[in-house]
Amino acid sequence: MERARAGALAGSPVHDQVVPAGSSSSRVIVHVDLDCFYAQVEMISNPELKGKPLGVQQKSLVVTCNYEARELGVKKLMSVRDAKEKCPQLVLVNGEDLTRYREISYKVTEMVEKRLQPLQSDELPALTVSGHVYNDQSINLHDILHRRLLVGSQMAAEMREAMHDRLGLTGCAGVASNKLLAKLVSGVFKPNQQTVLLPESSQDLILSLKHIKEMPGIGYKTAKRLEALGISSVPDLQTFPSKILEKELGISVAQRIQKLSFGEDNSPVTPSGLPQSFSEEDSFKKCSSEAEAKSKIEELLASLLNRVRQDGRKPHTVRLTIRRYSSEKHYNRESRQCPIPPHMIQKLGAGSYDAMTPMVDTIMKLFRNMVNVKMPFHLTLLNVCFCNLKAVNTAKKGTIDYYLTPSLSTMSHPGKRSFKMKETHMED
DNA sequence: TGGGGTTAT
DNA sequence: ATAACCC
Repeated sequence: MERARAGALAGSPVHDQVVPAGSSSSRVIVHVDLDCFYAQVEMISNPELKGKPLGVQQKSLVVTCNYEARELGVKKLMSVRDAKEKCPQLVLVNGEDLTRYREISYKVTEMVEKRLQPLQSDELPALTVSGHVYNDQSINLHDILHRRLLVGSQMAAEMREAMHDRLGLTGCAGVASNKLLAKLVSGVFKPNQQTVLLPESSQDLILSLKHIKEMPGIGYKTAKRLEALGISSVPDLQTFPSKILEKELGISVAQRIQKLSFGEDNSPVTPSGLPQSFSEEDSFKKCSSEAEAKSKIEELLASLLNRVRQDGRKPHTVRLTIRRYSSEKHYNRESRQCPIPPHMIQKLGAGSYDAMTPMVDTIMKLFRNMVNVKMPFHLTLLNVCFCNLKAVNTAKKGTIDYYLTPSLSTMSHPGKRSFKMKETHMED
């Protein structure tokens, strides 16, 4: 049996994929979702907050809240005003600085990685289920698929227990035969519980969705386009003529989401490893002068330089993103990017401020490329992003070492990263 | 409506 | 560079 996982950054799920050695026909996927992660981190930082209704605030929004607050009617992404109205006792903490969330998030990722050690044969779990079974379906121990899913439920329990013991974090888990179903079933019993889906109940699970927007992979835009076609429920999507759907959405999206509507999803668990980009952003009511923009960019850049220095890799591209004020447009962001000049890349690691001034200058060029500063403008967001991260070039190009260093010889294919999988054999 | 992040085109 | 998705 072979296991791989996808890493967790703030708010992201942890996946653990269990596949039979040398086969890909049947998988067991464990999806772990932390409960209101930011609120949990805040309660760890300040234990006095435990037991009280707590909301995490960014600007005028309560982005998430603990379960005490939810019981009193507070919802994720509710405005501070509505939340206070619903729940006057609500305690709010500011969550705009993500540093502590990132720190704990990295610990989770590290932990999951360490837990990928092969299971020893003397610690094989007993063949019983851990947690809930979706629909209370009865287990058939003669069914090989059932047996393998039970092993998955044991692994999920073990991961959740380790996360609680070592980091004090609680979360839900779902165990199923693919990522879609594992994610959907993880939310059936909340908070801090886990559920396994046996294959016979797959249809019940997806038919329990009241609207296609609840299907992971169908977002705001796609849902709107589907609604225009008269598709709003899962059965609507299942029975809609494939050819017409393909013409409307393109063959790729059409085929993928129609398979999703049947609970089918063959997408692999992709190990995410280290982040591929770092960005810092701030939103505000109004920014309408170049000087104002420059000072905001300097702030964002200072934090970014620290993060990049800690990471150790060097970014080779900078991107500036803005949002212009507009009353209607839901999605409205523009960006400009450019390569970072090699002499600036070198200065990035030193911890000096040498990198600051020239970098601000190149970002301000991007700014003026997007915004005509001679005309009035009104911005509501600035984001600076470092991407195209490459490992530090320790070996000199053109030397034997360069070609003998694996991380360098593959550097020209940044999209491709390979991972060693740990392997261990288990009997069913 | 926030402060991130990824992938596909 | 944009658009869509995720939390």
